[in-house]
Amino acid sequence: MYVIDFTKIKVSCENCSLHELCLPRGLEKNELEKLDSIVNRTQPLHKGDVLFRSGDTFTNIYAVRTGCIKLTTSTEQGEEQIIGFYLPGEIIGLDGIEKDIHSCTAEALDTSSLCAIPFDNMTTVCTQVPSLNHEMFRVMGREISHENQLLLTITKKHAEGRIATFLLSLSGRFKQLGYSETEFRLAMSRSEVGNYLGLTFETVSRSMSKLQKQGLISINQKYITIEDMDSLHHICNEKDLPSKESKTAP
Amino acid sequence: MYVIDFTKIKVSCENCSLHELCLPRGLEKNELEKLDSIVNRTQPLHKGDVLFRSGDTFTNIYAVRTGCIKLTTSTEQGEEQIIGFYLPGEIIGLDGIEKDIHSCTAEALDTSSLCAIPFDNMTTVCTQVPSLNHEMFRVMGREISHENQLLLTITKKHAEGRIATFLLSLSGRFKQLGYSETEFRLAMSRSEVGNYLGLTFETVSRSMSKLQKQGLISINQKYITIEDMDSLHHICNEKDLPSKESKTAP
DNA sequence: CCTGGATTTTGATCCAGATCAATTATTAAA
DNA sequence: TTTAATAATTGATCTGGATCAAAATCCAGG
Repeated sequence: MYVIDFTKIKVSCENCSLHELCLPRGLEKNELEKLDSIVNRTQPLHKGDVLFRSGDTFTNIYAVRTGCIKLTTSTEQGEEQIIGFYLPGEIIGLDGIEKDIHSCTAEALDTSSLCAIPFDNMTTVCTQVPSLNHEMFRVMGREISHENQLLLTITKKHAEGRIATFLLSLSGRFKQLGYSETEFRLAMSRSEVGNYLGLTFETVSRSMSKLQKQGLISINQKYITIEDMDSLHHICNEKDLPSKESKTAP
Repeated sequence: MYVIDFTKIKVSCENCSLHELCLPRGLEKNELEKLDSIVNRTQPLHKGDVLFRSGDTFTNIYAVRTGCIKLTTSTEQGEEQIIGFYLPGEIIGLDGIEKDIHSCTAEALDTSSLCAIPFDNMTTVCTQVPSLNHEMFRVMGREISHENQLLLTITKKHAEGRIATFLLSLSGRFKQLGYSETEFRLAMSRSEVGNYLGLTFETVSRSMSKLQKQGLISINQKYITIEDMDSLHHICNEKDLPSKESKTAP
């Protein structure tokens, strides 16, 4: 366990270890500098702090630098639905682009630092730097794919499969960040996992216990160890829900 | 019932009745002309025709001009999940932007005509026409919002609420298109509605019958008449699923 | 007009996960 | 350290919608 003091790190897009996650296809040095010039590094948020709320005027998109942010929408009755958990290198705030008003609320699950990028400035830079513009399209495309994936998970998988899929998604993202892909801490509560996956927290707890009994994971409070990655993958893909569409001709 | 012969209509973005749906904030005349210059009007698709398949190389995005297109993703086992039904004025193909490969399959549910817009050319024009670029961001933002909405519907509403929400969504979009908001034809089967909403076709059929018995809608095969818009709205919003998060302090 | 397959409706059961409930950790405040 | 509030686990029921089944309706092709 070592701790990084982020306040001491010289931050700029160019030397940011995350820029290949923020901007998967990369940019030239001078392009990065242009982007860098409009980025604001904000004060860190603490657990529970809200970055923006549904209904707020949209001005910035944000890149998560450290920590974990949850995004939620809600029904007219105020029922919350978690849309995603965002880790370093991931971008939030795109929900405000359509109507210049945020439709989601962003809340820190851990102490988190972010880069704020004023969207208007960003689009201006985009017109000068076509590759950045294309990157922005890709970032938005990624968001769409993520939601497609979530939809698929929720409608087609049983509780255990949803949990397994969720854990593997986190695992893969931690790996990308250079952390362990087999041991990590869940920044979110069981109840938040449940909300995200369309389950109750009891079902989340039970499913996780079951995975542990099967020897696929170990649970120590918020800490998860993946003991059998292959079997976990197997559970994700087996055990589908409904289907019906037996279109396969005779 | 009157029929429009679309082959006789002079088509261009400028005089297209849909351009304020395609491009909600509008563009100047000369900007529209630039866009128009790269748009290809394709041969109409017939029911069952596939426009692109998951895995295909991404080259175009498409604006639906007439008809109805369904977009699907699938699990590794080939289980289909319908992501959306797209009506005139709506844009499909954005799923290919992230990886230059389509992650969805697009299939016509009716005879449908489309405008194909080569994405590379589009982005080039975008760098010259910032307002078009912004429009593109908005279009992608709209897609993200649509999926958020769907997620909310599926995780928070019971069968009847999902159906009611679905019917009202169609109703609203038909209205926007200048058609009746109370009488319309479902281009999709019960089974497709079910797939989209995370229900079986039996449950779709039963829920629709129930709404009919309550006098909220009338069903005549594929044709739906909304008899009581208010009550239908009410059903959408009442009757939420789980929740738990009783965060409301005492 | 008839015929066979597909779609839809409706009924009867079943079950995964919700709901209700009680117990144990864990964390925060006093 | 005690006390209270919150989160997590586990057990016991209940239920909405899935599954199984059968009949009715629709429709394309011959």
